[in-house]
Amino acid sequence: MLSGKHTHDRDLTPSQEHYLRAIWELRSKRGYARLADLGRALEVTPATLSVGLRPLEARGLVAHDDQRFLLLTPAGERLAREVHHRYVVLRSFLHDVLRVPEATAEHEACLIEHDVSGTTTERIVDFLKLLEQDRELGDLFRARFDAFHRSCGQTRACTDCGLACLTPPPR
Amino acid sequence: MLSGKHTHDRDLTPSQEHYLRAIWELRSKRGYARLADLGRALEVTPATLSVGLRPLEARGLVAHDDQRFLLLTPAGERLAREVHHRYVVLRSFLHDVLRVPEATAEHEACLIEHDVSGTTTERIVDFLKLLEQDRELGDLFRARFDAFHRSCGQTRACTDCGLACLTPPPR
DNA sequence: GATGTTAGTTAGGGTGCCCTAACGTTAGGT
DNA sequence: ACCTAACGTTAGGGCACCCTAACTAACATC
Repeated sequence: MLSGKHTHDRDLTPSQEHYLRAIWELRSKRGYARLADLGRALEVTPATLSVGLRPLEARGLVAHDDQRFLLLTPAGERLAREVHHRYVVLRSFLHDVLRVPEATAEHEACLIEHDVSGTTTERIVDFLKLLEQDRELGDLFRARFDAFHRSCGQTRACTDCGLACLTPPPR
Repeated sequence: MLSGKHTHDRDLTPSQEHYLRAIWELRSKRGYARLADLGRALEVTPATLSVGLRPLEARGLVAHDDQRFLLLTPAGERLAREVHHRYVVLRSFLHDVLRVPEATAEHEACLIEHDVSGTTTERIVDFLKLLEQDRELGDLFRARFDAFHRSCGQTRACTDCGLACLTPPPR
């Protein structure tokens, strides 16, 4: 039924995935990434990263320069790009489709990126591509969703719109 | 940029939310919930729950019978229903719209339910309601999404469909 | 060459969340 | 009355993740 334990069934922990993505994004943007840069980007102390990157180095995903600039091995880069891909897809869906405010979308995408499977990610990609490629459907959807949101969603007042299970709990 | 730390900005931890939801669901389904029942449902040992429920009791969200049957206070039930609502909405979206297999949808909804904001949840509710109430849009969407999925999504082969940022990373 | 900044490390501490092992209490089955 | 099973608790341990404090190493600047 619930089958909990909050286990992510990837072989990297959420933080490790986050570290990989941040290294990749920093290197893409500035060309380099040192431990301190990473710390500033992730709002985490260098001490945390110094220890936290160790398993990634041990597994041959992250390495460093003679000057201690961080490097991604091919395997590390592949994983980093996967995480980044999940992040971008989620952020785009939340912001561009659901119209969640940008800051919220980015924040939640950061959290959710570690939980969604490849399958789910690809379904969302399909969804985004469909809306983009099929102008008729895309325009119709955006117009109707917009109108619907204005008439119903904003106030959360429609407690009995018809969908019993989806009715928000009473305040 | 990233602003990480994986902090959920609710005042309950993910596990605590999970416990509340499970109590509520067990009580809805069987009329009662003991600690051991909860443990079986959540796949967690009684020892974990015995300690883990303490903060919820201290905060007046969970209580127990003279027979040690677990009870939700009004405040606890309100929170439990909120978590359940997020869960149901996510599961429905993943399964009914994105067509993610049911087991996957349930598993991921369990994880994501602790990360999505109320705003995002309500946007998804709007989305689901819109598809249900607007037959024209709903039917069109389902037909096109289905066709699109068959032609493009299944193999993940469409690496250069046009959406640069959404292209899955190379294998 | 002393000074101060920046980078990275180690040591020690704390929280969340889970486990096993050992123990008491309560309720049936015979 | 006795044994067993099921329930719940405590004690002790472990992992993931973060912190502060106290170093060392490299560096520019005066």
